[in-house]
Amino acid sequence: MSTCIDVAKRAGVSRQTVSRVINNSPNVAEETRNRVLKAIEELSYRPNMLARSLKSAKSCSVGFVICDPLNPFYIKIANSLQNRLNEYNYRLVVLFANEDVREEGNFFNYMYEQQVDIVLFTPSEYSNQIERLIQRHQTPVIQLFRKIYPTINSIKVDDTYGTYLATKELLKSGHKDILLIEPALPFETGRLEGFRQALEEFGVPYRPWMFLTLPTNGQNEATLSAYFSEHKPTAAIPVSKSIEMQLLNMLGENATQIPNDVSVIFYDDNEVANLIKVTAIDHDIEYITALIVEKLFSNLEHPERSFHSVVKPKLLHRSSVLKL
Amino acid sequence: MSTCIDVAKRAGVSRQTVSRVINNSPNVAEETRNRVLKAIEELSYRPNMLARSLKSAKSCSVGFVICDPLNPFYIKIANSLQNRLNEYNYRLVVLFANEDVREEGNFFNYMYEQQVDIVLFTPSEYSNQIERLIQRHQTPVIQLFRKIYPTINSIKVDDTYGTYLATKELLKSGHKDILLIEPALPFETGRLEGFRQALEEFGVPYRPWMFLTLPTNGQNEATLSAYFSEHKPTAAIPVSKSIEMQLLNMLGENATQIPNDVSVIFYDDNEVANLIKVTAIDHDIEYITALIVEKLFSNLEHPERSFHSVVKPKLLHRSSVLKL
DNA sequence: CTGTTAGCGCCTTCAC
DNA sequence: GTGAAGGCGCTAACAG
Repeated sequence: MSTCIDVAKRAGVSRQTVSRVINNSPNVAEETRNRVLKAIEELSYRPNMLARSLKSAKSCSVGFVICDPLNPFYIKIANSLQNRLNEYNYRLVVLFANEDVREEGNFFNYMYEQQVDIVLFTPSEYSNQIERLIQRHQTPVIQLFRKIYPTINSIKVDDTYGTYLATKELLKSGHKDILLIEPALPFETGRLEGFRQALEEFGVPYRPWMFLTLPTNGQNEATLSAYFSEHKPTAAIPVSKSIEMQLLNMLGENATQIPNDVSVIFYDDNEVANLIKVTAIDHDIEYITALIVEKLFSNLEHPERSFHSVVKPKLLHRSSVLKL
Repeated sequence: MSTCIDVAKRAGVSRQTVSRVINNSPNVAEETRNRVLKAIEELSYRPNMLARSLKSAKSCSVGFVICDPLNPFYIKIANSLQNRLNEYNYRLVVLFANEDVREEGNFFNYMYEQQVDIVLFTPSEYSNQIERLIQRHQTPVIQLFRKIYPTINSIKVDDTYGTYLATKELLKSGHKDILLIEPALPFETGRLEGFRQALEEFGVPYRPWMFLTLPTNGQNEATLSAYFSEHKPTAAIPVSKSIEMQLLNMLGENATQIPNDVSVIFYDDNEVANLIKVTAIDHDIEYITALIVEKLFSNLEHPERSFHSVVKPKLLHRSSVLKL
């Protein structure tokens, strides 16, 4: 790997001049600049970012810890975020935590070592170890989609409103026995709140069985099947890709038709929702990532200004039914 | 951010001793080591990896350029790879190229700047720009799942064999009019070869319409619908998540049942295949990533040894049919 | 406009 | 066992 000294020698200038050229400093004679550029080209020189970051104490990179890589929503966010950040010459470093706090902690340490300028993360659960870690370092941190740490800046989707929308849609169709199914995550999502709001608005009483939480890992088809037999809901709102798939599997095995027998609204639109034509709560990925980027840079400039942004989801209506 | 000097001062030693402690050098008195560890703890000191990598000229990081982030196969690979590499104290830097060669080139430059020790990538198409880029740098590169550059080390799945397996399965059920549908990518996958091999073995003549390629971006439901009307295949092997979904959408709109009207085998098992209970070609993620990690480290040690590994896929049999 | 000096945080080498 | 010197590749600050 050639260095700026190699380039300097070849172009017959000092390395400072090389530095000026690669940083587009205006104070370089056109002729000198061309000589340097030629040398750079010939040696296929690339500046060593480690050295540059070491010197400047900023790495122009953003860390992003994703709780669940198999949920395409987060991947779409990461992808769009990366595209946007690249335009600013910033890089996104993506890490998969798989809902494991210990892994999350390791990643934080890793990012501090790598001197990322700012950390985005979807916390998996509250951990005062991680909270202390964040407090002790002055690297800014933004929690995304889950507001678990009260003192840490956050950007999230209004899940209370999302569930409210979905529930209202089902109530409007005359359903009264609706089941909300969430993964059992160790924090409040606010979805139950929106669910109950909608019920109340329609004068439908809330009964405890209407809210079911399922273990995040493992197959819950049997549980679901028993639950449906017992409580006979006419509609369901499964939350998270994994639960959606398990619910469909179970309904399929029981030869139940959607929405003929059980109406379903997905919380998170995806290709399966599109395939079987079910209505879903939809998130505007591009709008969300634009907001994240905006907040991210303003946070770098003004670390003292705290924020807790909330984005409203939409209902994506689908009517027809697919029968396979 | 505290540095090794801060720790040294606090522990009353030289920074060299601090360095020895964080690198587990045996030549440190137990008492000194404890004093240093205490200072590290108190300052929540983390070594600056930029400085360390700059000095040692290795970053202990592996770059991974993913062609298609929305294909869960690649995400599963990335996730498993990251877990394995972390055990060796290596990091995986994931980049999403979205089948864009220009993006790919940018990422290569980025990785050279970041001094990653080795690059894994799923090339999107042949580009002599990228080939030259790779040749001019001495960072090892491994192409994954697509062997596009003949001279570059590769690890891939035997797609010829995979299609052979899938086709044979359909032929065994008596199908003679089988359609293989691939995304139109600018390189040979070898799938057609396996398809024809199987046909030949069963004495079924190959007809050109049996191989269809579709544009990678955009909806092809109309094309597919017209194609099915014209050629009336009784079975299909869609390749890639996107084509699978489009095919199902089309079949659903035409109220076709699988496998009653059209038998389908997915190339790549995923949750949708599981949901609608179709047979699929399955890849052993853990086996593949173990192989990648093994080859990766042996490549770092012996850059001169070239290799082209091939992993055999399996057929995952599913029998029942889901009717939604 | 260009070159020199000094230092970012760490580690290798060689003294003591 | 421990410390001092020097340098990895780059750039800010100051000379000229």
